[in-house]
Amino acid sequence: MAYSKEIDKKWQKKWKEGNLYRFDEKKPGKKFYTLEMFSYPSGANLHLGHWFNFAPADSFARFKSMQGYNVFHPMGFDAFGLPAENYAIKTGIHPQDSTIKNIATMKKQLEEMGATYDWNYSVETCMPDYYKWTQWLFLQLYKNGLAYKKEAPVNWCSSCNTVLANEQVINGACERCKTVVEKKKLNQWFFKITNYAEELLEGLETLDWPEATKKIQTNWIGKSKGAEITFKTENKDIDIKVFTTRPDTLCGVTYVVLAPESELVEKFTKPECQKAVEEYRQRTIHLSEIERMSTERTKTGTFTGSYAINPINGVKVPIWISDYVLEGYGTGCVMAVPAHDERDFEFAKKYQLPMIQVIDNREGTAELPYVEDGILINSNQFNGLTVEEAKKAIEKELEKTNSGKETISYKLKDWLVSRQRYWGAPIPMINCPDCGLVPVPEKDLPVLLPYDVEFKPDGESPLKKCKEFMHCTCPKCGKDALREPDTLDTFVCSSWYYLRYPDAKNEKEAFNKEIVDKMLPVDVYVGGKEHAAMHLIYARFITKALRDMEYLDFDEPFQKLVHQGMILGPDGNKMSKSKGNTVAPDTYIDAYGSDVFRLYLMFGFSYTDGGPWKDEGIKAISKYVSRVENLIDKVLKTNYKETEEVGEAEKSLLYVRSNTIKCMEEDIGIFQFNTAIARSMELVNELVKYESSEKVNKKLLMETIEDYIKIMSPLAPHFTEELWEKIGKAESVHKELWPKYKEEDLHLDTIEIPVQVNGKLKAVVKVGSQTSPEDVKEIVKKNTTIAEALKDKTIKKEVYVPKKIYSIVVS
RNA sequence: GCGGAUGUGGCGGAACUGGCAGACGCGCUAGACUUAGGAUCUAGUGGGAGACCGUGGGGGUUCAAGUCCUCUCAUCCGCACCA
Repeated sequence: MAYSKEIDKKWQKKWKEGNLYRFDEKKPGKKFYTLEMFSYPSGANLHLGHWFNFAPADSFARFKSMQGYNVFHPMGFDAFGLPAENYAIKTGIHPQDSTIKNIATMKKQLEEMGATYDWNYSVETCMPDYYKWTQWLFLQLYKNGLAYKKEAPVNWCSSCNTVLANEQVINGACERCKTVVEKKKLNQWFFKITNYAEELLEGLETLDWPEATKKIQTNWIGKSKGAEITFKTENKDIDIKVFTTRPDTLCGVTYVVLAPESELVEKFTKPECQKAVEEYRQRTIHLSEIERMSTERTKTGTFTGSYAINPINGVKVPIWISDYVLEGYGTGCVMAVPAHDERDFEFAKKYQLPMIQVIDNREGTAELPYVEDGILINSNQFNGLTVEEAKKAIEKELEKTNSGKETISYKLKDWLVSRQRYWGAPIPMINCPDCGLVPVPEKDLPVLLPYDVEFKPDGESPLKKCKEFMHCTCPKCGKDALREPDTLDTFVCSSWYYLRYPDAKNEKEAFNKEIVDKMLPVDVYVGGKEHAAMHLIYARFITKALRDMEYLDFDEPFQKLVHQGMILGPDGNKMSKSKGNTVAPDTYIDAYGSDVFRLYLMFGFSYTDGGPWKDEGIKAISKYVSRVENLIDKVLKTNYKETEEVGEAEKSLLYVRSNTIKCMEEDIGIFQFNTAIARSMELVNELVKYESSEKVNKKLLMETIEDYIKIMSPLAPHFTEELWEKIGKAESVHKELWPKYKEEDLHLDTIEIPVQVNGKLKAVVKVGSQTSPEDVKEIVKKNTTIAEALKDKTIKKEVYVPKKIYSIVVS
């Protein structure tokens, strides 16, 4: 029977019956935890992106098994989140119902892929047996001072009366009703990830992650060294603290700027400036942070009417507000040095604020704004110092008067985890009128998410309108109290799921310490690079926090990280329903079978780059698969003129066989599936050639075919299983180990050395692989083309890189 | 704006640490087989008649550059409430 979907089904059934992929921690072999980022069950079907992430990663897991590891390869569902809720608002179908249905479909499809997941180790984050422990995690963070409440702005649509996610804000307006979005402050929960800023940064060095991803995290953490400087003001009680990376320019400060939303603004605004300040603050409400950070936008701002005093020279400078200062970074106030900062320069020019140059280049010809290194001028006792010297000297001087110190600032902000949404894990906290904030006792977990809730947007957290949910008794004093109505960001659910998998059924704890210490860290984590900053940094933070609470004993959750690329639509754009350029895997699976589809995904694209979908390529793989089938059928029924000799033809076959095993081993190990499959094609080409030889060494031929089936088995699990059976094997090919190649088969008697004259390839000479450099030289010189090229020339230089190249320079 | 990438034949993509650019495949061309061919098999295939020229473009380092340095152009992705 030719390979088809039917063969997939036949083997999927047998594997399931035989429990082929059941994980058993007692199995021999070193543990190997390989993990793909779990999927979000937003639509009913697995899309191409899922396939491209999961199918090759599954092949990798299978490969690791063949190498003798005891592979742990779980899969689950990140099931809470906004899309299910929005879908419910649109269709009236409850998020729980649609999510459970989607999960069932996706699970079935994952099985059709032929993946090795053991569903006994799985999580669904929206189920109480999981989110009970998400809530437990929240409580541990709270107990350890890592969860706290503070006011923070949200995107607010006054027409829909609801909080909007950033993705629901299009060009500053609500995606539904186009109302201009404003910022509204709400009291919300935060996780103190900033406590771990330094460790999250340092830990990157120990990880086998793509360099680009490490850079993204480094920039996200955004460490910068500088100084915090205190400016006294006319208002004796209130100081302004600024953070600057350039304390050396302190004498060049001509004004200070506060973020418009800063609480200090009210304290400094003089009555005559009140109106302008209020208007300006109103305008800022509508801007996104990205807009505010843009240096292209014209700077705007307004004067508060008050003045601050420069601590280094006592100069009085005006206090302004401007949206280019962000409340969330540094102290939310900056000292402006227009002569040496481009943004300040522009701002000062626009509002005709003075500029004082305090740094000059060595020639004394610097043009403003001058942001390079240089020598201090106009800075009293600091004149003549270099920038580096001045930084230290000025910090030291400020320390004397207690008005400044060296400090480190991070861009990393605490993690806002409150969501005014329904479809999420309820935050396990209670507000008691007498006792204040009281955590739900662990024995009362989970705080169940009620099913019957009005979650259509009307200005309040949906749970707030559910009386049965909200009303409870205070665990401390027993009086009536109200629950926290917000739910947790789904990133909280996904920040610890990899810890739950190995002990997924534990009813007493989130996970058993011994088990996670044994199974973790994840050896290889595969997922999209869009998670480079958020999910991956949150998960690292949670791991470190749990380590400090002694729930586990390792520092990093994911030792190696691989990002798969993205498959684009045939038009080269990101696939989207609205563009109508989506490609549905199912039609291809039906037509060609899962393995052809898997092989095409692996062969047609670089795994880390992805690229636009092309229909033609899949036919080529289908052809390849039948070519192999035809070959094996033919070999099985042909009566060959047999030989037992190992001659030239056999040596060539042995070489290709060993080379293929070696290269595929290397390539699959580093997720280079396209080149691995290319090598497998070379072996098939060689087999076809050999099989048509006059005399055939049948034993060698069959052994090579067996090796071929084995090394293809991680990549095409159903197809190879069928072939394995065809050649008469009773057991599953997936119980086989990866074959060993023979070093001596790879040894060639003669090698080819390219010869360059003046950098240009002139000839290729054949030499014995053991030929000495002196003899190679002689052979090169005897070559007629080379001799011709060297005629009447003087040799100026000769370079021989053994076994690689021979290079001659003449004049 | 900030941050991160990418750019190689007609196409998808190879090229380890600087060492014969274009592996493998698609497509194309020719031939074989066939009642037929959008099936299969065999051979060829970067460009150019050629010396030579070729990895987005310009400069550089080197015996040798897709790979290193420098400038530049184009495209894609992320930016903290999508997951």
